Amino acid sequence: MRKDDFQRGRARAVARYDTEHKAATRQRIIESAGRRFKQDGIDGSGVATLMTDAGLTNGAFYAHFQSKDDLVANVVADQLAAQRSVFASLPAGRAALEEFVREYLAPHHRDNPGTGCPSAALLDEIGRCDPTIRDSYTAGVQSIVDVIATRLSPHDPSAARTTALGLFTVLVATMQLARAVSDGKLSDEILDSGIRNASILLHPW
Amino acid sequence: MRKDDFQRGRARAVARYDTEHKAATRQRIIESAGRRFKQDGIDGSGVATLMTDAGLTNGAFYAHFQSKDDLVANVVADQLAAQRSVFASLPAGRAALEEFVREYLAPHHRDNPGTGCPSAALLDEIGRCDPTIRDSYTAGVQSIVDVIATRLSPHDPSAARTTALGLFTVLVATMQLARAVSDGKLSDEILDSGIRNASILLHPW
DNA sequence: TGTACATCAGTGAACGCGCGTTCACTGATGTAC
DNA sequence: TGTACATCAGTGAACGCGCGTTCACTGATGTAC
Repeated sequence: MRKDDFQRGRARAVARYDTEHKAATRQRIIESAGRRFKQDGIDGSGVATLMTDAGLTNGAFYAHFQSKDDLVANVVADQLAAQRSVFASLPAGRAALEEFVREYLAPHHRDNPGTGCPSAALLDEIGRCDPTIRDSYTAGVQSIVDVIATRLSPHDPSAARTTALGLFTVLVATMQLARAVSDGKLSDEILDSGIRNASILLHPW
Repeated sequence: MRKDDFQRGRARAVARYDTEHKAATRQRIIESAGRRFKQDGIDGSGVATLMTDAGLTNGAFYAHFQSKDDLVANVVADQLAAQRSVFASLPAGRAALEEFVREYLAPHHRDNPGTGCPSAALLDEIGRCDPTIRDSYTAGVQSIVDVIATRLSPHDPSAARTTALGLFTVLVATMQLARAVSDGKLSDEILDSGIRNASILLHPW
């Protein structure tokens, strides 16, 4: 067989599996890893566990990601994009945000970090990650702050960025604190205080 | 006692077996581990590294602590007690707290987590720790919130707990966020926003 | 006074284990003929 | 049509390494005499 024929044969070769199959598996890994990271931490989640969560074995990991850090960067982007779309679907104005605050600072969210806010679960750990991961977080959080600011002040969102950041930080650290304390009564008090403080920041005038 | 005093005078030569020697070594491990944990995370700091930091070898660790978790609980208590004493030494009233806020939300603190606030560095990781560690954190943060509330409202501190918690959460998550983003300009904006939001919470009326 | 000795803080090698990563292999697939 | 085959997503064992922890040992010390 001549070299030309051989190469033409390879060039015409078509993917044997359904075109979307691999992309779907990759997305499944990203989503189950998101849950695991938020529950056990990034350092606390091994690649073998992440793959078992996705219904696969450890060896397949590197067919989808260059490294664990590559996965982490993708998970962070995916998690923040999902959170952004939650904010984006909220009606404009403070009332919808106040309702969001009550859902966010609820015991159900506190007790289920795996399905909850990525920043509440991982923010300080992200601060210690490699620049690529922090770039991914930076883009995601910028986008979320922009969306919140637009909900607050559709005609001058840049003026509302301080309030948006204030709301975001009160929510995140209140949830972290409510999870860190071992006293249930204190934890409930922290959640209630967070709701009141978020409300003050949303109605400063 | 007279002998101890004499020996402390030439500690390097003779210190090895004086009565306070082991307690001092233990305290040295707790303090250097505090710095290492805040810089690299709890999961990210191995026992061998912690002991090298303290000028010792790994084997000596278990003469001072039952386990790594035992050390972590002691570090958390030590870190929060130190932070409590900072708040306790502040003059009563909001002015001193506002000055504290400016120091806390400064680039120097952001860029030096090892010598900074334990909650900003470790809060979400503490939320995933064993109950003993979370008990230690709970006692420490209760104490700090009480002290802040007393600074805010010496005659009715319980009414000021919400404001104290609001201040604490804004500070902690603002610092975490400022450290997590990889864009220096955005990070500076986050710190400035935190100062304004803390100010709103301190002057709501 | 000098010396022998019990004490014990600290040493450093080793343990089993799980980590991130690599790689030779498997086996289900869609296409070619 | 049926079948041979190239493809490649996924398997599972193995790699070196660092983890938390254990333990036999060292050697400077204060005390006894």
